[in-house]
Amino acid sequence: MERQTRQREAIRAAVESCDRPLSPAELCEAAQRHLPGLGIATVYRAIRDLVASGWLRTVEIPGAPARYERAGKPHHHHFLCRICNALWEVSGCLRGVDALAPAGFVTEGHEITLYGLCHGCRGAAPK
Amino acid sequence: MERQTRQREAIRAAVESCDRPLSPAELCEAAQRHLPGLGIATVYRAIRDLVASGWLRTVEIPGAPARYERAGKPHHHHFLCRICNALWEVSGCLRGVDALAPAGFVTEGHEITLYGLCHGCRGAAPK
DNA sequence: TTGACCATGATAACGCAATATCGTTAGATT
DNA sequence: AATCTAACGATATTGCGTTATCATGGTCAA
Repeated sequence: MERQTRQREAIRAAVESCDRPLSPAELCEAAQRHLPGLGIATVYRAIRDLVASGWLRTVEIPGAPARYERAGKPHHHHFLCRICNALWEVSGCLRGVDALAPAGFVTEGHEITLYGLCHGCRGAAPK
Repeated sequence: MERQTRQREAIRAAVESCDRPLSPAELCEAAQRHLPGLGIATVYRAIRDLVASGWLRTVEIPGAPARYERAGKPHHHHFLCRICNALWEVSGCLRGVDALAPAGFVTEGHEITLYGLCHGCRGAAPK
């Protein structure tokens, strides 16, 4: 049985008030703004339970730790900023993605990740 | 200066004779078929040097260690089999991928990864 | 209010990929 | 052939994300 605690409430609130997927460390930092002292282990435990209950969704990205976003959103993809490492939401998808698979393969899902500079880092970007 | 050794030759040959990107462990295993006793550290060293020289390319995938493929191939993507964990090459791409980014973002590249069952695992698949 | 017990925070431990160390082997150069 | 030294193999070490441990504190049902 899951108890209602200030910590878990702060973590859920942080997820809902943010429009992009957060890493465990980012989520901890965000929740700490409302609840200083919150430990990283508590964040990991909450993530585990919230994913198991279907409230949170894991977003895997190449070459970086997983991020987490509210489950139940419509199908979409993500944009990883190479400067600030924030993962942004990208609405929509493309037709025919799953059909790229070779003949005889069974496609069960796909992931599209864009790389580049987010709006905020666009100006102060090296190169 | 780089010396020509049987080890590096076996590693390069393993890359060229395989039509899909290999992880360091897979690459070690493949090269060991022609050169038993080859150590994993040697494989990592060769990968580092071959990537630095532009001969090899790193393929990052979500939730799995990086794979490596011959550099210089035309733009393409990959398919990860959830059973055997092999990463397969997928030829071609889709128009408009980079344009998915939100307004004000600068897209520098993208990665598309398909998930499912490869040809060999299609039959013996659970579920 | 009490008490059972789940959650917390600090930190140690883990798993795994990747790198560093070090004595030895073997290309390359003379 | 002698020499130099990059590369090798075995293995220890690192780095980092995540999980386990455990004493303490907070929650909630009775």
